[in-house]
Amino acid sequence: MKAALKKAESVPVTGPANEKYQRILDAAVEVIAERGYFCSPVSAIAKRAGVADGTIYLYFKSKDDVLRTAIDSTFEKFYQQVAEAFLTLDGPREQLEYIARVHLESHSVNRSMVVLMQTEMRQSAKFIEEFSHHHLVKYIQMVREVVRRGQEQGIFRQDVSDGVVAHCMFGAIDELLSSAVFTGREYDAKDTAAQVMDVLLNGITAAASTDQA
Amino acid sequence: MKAALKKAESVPVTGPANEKYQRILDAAVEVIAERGYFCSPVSAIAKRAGVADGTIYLYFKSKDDVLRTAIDSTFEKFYQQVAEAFLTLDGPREQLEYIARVHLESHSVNRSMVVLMQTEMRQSAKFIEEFSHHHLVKYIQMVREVVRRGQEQGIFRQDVSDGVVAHCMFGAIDELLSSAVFTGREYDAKDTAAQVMDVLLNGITAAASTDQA
DNA sequence: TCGACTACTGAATCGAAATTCATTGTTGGC
DNA sequence: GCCAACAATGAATTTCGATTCAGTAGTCGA
Repeated sequence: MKAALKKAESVPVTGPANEKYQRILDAAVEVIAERGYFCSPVSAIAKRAGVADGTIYLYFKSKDDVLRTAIDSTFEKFYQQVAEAFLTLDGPREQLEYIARVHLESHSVNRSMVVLMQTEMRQSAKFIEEFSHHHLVKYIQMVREVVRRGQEQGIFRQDVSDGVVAHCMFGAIDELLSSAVFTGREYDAKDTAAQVMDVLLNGITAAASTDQA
Repeated sequence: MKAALKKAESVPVTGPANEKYQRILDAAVEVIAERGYFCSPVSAIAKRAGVADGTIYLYFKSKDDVLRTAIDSTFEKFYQQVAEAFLTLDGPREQLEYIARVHLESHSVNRSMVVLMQTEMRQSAKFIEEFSHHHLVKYIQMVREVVRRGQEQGIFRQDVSDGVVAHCMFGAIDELLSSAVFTGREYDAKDTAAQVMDVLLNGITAAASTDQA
């Protein structure tokens, strides 16, 4: 009875609320970003987090569970941020520009996480493949819908596929991010986003605007 | 003396000319594309190539030497093809379109190799990082120079950086390729390349053309 | 047919690392 | 101070896989 009272069933001690849980996640992201998933022994992650090897298994099922969790939660935050911003941004151009900026700014928010996304998410290890693919599809869908809306409103050209445009936008931004991260080059996210979107939006703007001028 | 005569110094038996050398390379590309570098035991590559595990070490220094060699030779072929084509293509627009088409067509030339490029080349394992980065830089340089020439000739806008344009183009194409490969979707390389380059070239075309119309 | 010679083989070696679990240390109630 | 209860530890276990190397088999010249 006493034991039952003590244990608050709803908040597991080794859950996300525990500070160590976060420490482990952060350490894993750092170490894996530096050395790659397969070259990062659990012992190295444990050391960085300041816990014993075995402790990691109190908080996570396995090594890949740690990676999965880290990636999932990052995407969740991204989608929430975008969804929230869309409440007050309703032009397709503005929405695309917003996504581009947030994507490019991730660099300064958490560089290690960006490295990890650029490298590990593409790996063909089965456990990564499935769920990371799912996240990318969701991102592309989001962009695609905005593009389609722009086309319906006559703001964007209708003779290029929304899917092609969405992939182009994602690919272009991701490559810029990637190259910046790997060369260690600093850049102004706002300015770079502006240039990319200038080219892209200029490329997909409906011809009508030319006539109107 | 006899021995010296027999051994033709210039053509090592276990060199690239040997048929087994190619078989091993091809098998490695296939297996690694399917399972990822770190989940591909040498024994699996050997089996696919129809040789014993140890034989691989007669032809290559190590497991990563096999991967490195495969990637290097693919890039070499690509650069040669482009260099050759540039001899007869001199407009910046046409040159960019050509690069885009070859890049997107690689899908049908050797699907496994494309998968491998998309996954393994991004890995942060040190031995891959260095040399794959070098290849990407070379690709970007090539595009960049074409863009700069276009800008000098007044064909392209000068208010966006050639670097940004080059990365956008590479990223956009690579992402389209990547998504096609991973979803298993078939597509018409020529048509897709045309759409991408239509958007991009339209986006970077010097404003002058609008006035002229 | 015999004897080098050498490509080839694949079982044995060796190290690395994921996961487990017996043990230790800490905490909160009495 | 004493005693659960339980988080945390890290050495031991166990599996896997890169690389090696002692032995096999085929070839060629005599």
